[in-house]
Amino acid sequence: MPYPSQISRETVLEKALDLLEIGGVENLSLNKLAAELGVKAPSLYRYFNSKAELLKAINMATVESLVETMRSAAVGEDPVETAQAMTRAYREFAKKHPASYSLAFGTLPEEMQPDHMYMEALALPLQAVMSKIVGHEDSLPMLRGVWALVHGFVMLEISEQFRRGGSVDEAFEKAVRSYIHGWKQGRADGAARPRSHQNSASRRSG
Amino acid sequence: MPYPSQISRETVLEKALDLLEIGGVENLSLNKLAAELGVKAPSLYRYFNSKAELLKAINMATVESLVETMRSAAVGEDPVETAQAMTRAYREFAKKHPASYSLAFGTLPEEMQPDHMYMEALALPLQAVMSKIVGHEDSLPMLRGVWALVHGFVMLEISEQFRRGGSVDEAFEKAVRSYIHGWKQGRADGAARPRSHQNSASRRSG
DNA sequence: CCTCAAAACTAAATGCGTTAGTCTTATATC
DNA sequence: GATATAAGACTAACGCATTTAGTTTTGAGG
Repeated sequence: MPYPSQISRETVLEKALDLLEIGGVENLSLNKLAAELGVKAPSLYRYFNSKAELLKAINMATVESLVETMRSAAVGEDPVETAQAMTRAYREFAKKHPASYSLAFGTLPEEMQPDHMYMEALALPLQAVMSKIVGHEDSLPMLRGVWALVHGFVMLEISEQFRRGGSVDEAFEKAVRSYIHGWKQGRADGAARPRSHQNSASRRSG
Repeated sequence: MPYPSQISRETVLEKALDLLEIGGVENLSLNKLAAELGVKAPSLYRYFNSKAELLKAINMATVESLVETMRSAAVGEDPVETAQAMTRAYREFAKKHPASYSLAFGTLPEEMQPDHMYMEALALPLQAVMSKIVGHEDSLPMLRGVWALVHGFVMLEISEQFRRGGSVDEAFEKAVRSYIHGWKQGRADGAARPRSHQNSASRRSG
């Protein structure tokens, strides 16, 4: 090997994650990142073809970490308890790594999104637990709801939208519990509700 | 008035909203925006002190529109039906204006966030309905959960995370219904669950 | 010793937001 | 009608961003 390598794909990724969590995504520039690594910005292109590719790699690492976190939280006997433990672990992860979580799961251009497999790896363990609660048939829609609930909750928390006092922890616990119990009980209902189709006002705030 | 005014605060805002919905936030540059208005970029600074201020104005307009949309959807007698109608309207709005919704409610620097009043104006009508369902006492935590559920759902939809088939519309309807019913029923429980505190693994994916 | 190629570098293009200063012109006043 | 005022546009330029192209440094192998 010629020229003693100062950086590698891994060291770049690690330092990028550090900078990301410190200053948010808008403070993660290739200049700063390179400077932190004792190198100039163009050198990073030996390891990543673009900044987008770097961010995608970061996001995949984030999803992997989150999957691992949830996996290790899925230990209980009672599936309802297990589901709560997993969602709790999910929330703790997101609050511990707010910048990288927001980056990975926020709205971002297709090219920076983790591959589908990574997202499925995230979804499947939780869906398995849903399956135990409401059966295989309903497990997908139930998964979507619980994921939405947890994701929405932590996103609102991260952007500090819960400013009106009261225990946010308890609100989270109760929300998840209510959702699960509501679904279990609701399987008896069955009757489809009417869906409104046309909404008036062609332009906003008519 | 001297020099025939080519643009105004309002025309800038309207065109910015157009560009935002067409190309997403990363395609909304002051250069392009000015060019669309037949003007050069620095001229925009007569009407907004910074791009951040422009984006904040956009976001406040978005929240206002959403508030109005939900208000006009809150018409029913049964509070549960009303809550579903409001969340349905919320979701329809977000899907109709995905870029501006994501911008306003995604993770963004404090300075671009709508003022607190706007967010409260959004929350209060929905909380009033929650209040009718579970009482004033529980209305805040219940509101937080339903907002999280709806927000998370539409954010995941916008970033196309529901790719595995099945009716997403029905999943949404059922999720909201389950959450509300679960909360109503759950008010009898009362017993607090144990909360885990220490989670192992100091660094990610240990 | 000389060649090769990996891994860094410099230089520069393009585009971004932003600031400072300048020109243009509609209106109000004499 | 001439003139002063000031609003509303303009050009020029700075600093930083990502990215490309071409060059230099440096260790290892023949």
